[in-house]
Amino acid sequence: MYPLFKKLSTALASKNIRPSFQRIKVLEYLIENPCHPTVEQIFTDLQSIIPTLSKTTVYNTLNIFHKAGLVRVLNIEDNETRYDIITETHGHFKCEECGTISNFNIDIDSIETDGLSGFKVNDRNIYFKGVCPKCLLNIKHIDRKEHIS
Amino acid sequence: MYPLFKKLSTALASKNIRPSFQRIKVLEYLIENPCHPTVEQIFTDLQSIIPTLSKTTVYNTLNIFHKAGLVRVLNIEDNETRYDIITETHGHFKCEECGTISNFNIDIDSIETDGLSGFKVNDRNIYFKGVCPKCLLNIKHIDRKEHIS
DNA sequence: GTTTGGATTTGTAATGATTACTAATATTAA
DNA sequence: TTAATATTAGTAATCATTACAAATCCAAAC
Repeated sequence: MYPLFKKLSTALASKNIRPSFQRIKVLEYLIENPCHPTVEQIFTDLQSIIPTLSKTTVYNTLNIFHKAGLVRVLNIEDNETRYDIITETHGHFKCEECGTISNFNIDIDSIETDGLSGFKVNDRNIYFKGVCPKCLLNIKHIDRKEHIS
Repeated sequence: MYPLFKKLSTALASKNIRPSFQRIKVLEYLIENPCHPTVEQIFTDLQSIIPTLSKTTVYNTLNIFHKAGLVRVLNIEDNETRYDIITETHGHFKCEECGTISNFNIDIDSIETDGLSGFKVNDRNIYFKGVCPKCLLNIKHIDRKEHIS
């Protein structure tokens, strides 16, 4: 039994989630791939390890993890829900050109808000959209070429 | 011709959107209903004014408005995209009990971020989740009742 | 070790939001 | 008025997600 496996198993148990093989593998995947994967990505990649895996199981597992506060659900864009292991609070940036989602640091708790007195806040999400440096470079190149021709 | 109609018409024209009757009515609806409606709500309510209205038209119109920067798309929860007329930047709070989405003031531009140098930011979104004061009251009542019984 | 009951997983069918597509309609310019 | 173009309507298709039921697994009791 690998030490990581054991560690993840107890982590799940401490949240009252029975540590089945599938659940541990999904958790492991999320930790090793903090790139905000979709259900499709998780399912496809884990199929090589668990050939009998069902997509329903991935959905079920992620919903359980979400309820237990283990993962954050990202709904930046429609029709692609993404999942993120909850570590420290950070913001998400989605590049509108290449679609990549990257993290940035932000002290969410320090944000001053007006109009939330009496509200119980459980979850704070921040996401920005725009163009990442890589794509900005490409766009500039294209612009220059178009200018020359 | 009502003055508002004329005003909305020129507003659309200034964004290079041809001011059809349907588009003006959708815009008018969004302005009069800043309650983050879903496509379903917009469609149902406008049907009484435009009986021949198609849901596809509502989708098309909202997508056009979005591209023109007239509306903000809210994807707080999966499977319910909501639309919000863009006025000033504000945060959104979704009550996990009753589902209501309310606004709160926030100076998004003043937020300090680390890790976004070189990024071109076009859109900033903040949403919190939790329980609104109304539902907090109800939950407390239920708790008390359960405690007594 | 076997049995039993409950939890988990699987796979298929259903749901529901969104998009694709095409014919009909409306609008603009000539 | 006519022709060209944009918009709308309506249906069919797509795709992510959920519902459901049967199969499987697992842990505790015997």
